[in-house]
Amino acid sequence: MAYHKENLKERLIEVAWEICHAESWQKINMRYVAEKAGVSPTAFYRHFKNKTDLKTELIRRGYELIEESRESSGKLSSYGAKYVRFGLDYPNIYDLMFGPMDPDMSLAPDIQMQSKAAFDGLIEGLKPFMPDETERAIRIKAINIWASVHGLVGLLRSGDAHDGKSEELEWIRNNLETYLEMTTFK
Amino acid sequence: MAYHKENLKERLIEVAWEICHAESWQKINMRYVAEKAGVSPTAFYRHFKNKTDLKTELIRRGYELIEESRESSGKLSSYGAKYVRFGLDYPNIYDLMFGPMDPDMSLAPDIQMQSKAAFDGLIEGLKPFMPDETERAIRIKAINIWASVHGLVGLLRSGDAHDGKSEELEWIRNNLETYLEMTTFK
DNA sequence: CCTACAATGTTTACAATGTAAACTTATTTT
DNA sequence: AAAATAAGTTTACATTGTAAACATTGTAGG
Repeated sequence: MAYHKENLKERLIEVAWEICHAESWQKINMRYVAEKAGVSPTAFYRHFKNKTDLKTELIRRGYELIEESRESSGKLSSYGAKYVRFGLDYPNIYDLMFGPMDPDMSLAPDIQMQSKAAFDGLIEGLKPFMPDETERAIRIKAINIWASVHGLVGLLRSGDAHDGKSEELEWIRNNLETYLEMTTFK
Repeated sequence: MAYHKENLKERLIEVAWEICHAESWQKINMRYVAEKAGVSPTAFYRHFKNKTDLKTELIRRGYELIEESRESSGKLSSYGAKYVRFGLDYPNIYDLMFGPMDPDMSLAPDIQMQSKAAFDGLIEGLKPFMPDETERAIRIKAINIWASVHGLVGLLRSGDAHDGKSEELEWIRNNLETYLEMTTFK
């Protein structure tokens, strides 16, 4: 199937990932991606419907990366910590995935499924810890965890800029699981 | 001082706010703003350094709006609920304020101050409820609250799209304070 | 008051970006 | 090998941010 360049589609995705990771998703633009991949600016359109389509693919990969790094270590707090670490290690990818989306991008169906799968995974993970609770109570707890974890990523990242390096944020960063056990997961 | 148009600067801000609120911050563009304000596309540049400058002003107003709607009702959970409601009532403004920023916009100093002031307000509000705790414990609690509240906004908004209308999210939306008391503020 | 200057708007122009269309070349199929 | 298809390139155009040059209106000092 491949010819001219071997698997240009894959290459374009890698290049876009690198740009996003190293700079920001706003810097992803066709000419830049094409140049880095060594093709003409519109070769891209043989493999993707449009730019949104490419970004969607990056989001997909982001989910895969999170999920694969999540061998269930048993402790729930370590699940949360993995998420936070992903947000800190791949901040620009994280923005692309969880930041306000382009209105156009909102609806890619398999991404919704990945997101739902991640959330469902959390709920399943919670059940053993809350054997006597109702389904609703568990789901509400899951929402709270999800919210806390994602909110924390935002704070850990923006807090420095806002407050200067707050000691507490620094401490939390270095003691993620302890912090989560003290608060959300207690 | 005013002439030609009375206070065009103010008008431009209002128009941009309306566009952002009704559509999205991505839709704010000079020609559109100018058209709605009834001026030429570049009149804008007599009043703002650039587009970022305009968006920064919208963020400023967003903070003002949140803070003014926050008469201290005593209960901490209602402070959190106010924030969440702002996020739900002004989702697009909220995105502009708390979403991943344009790299250029990150540093407007008085916005950092507003953000810090809001956070400090939370810490002060917490103190009476945690009289025996250390400063650090209080600050960590504040971080947790902040994270939970902002994360919740994201979930309440995106959850519908991802899961379909989850019953629990609907319940939380309608019982914000109860939810917050059950979880973060317990 | 009138005259220069400052403030505010407009016109024109250009660079960056997304993407469509037409054209070219490589691969595959018959 | 000829025809069909897939993958790339070139050209072209629309949208958007913004600079530069020009025009107009208000204002302040003579």
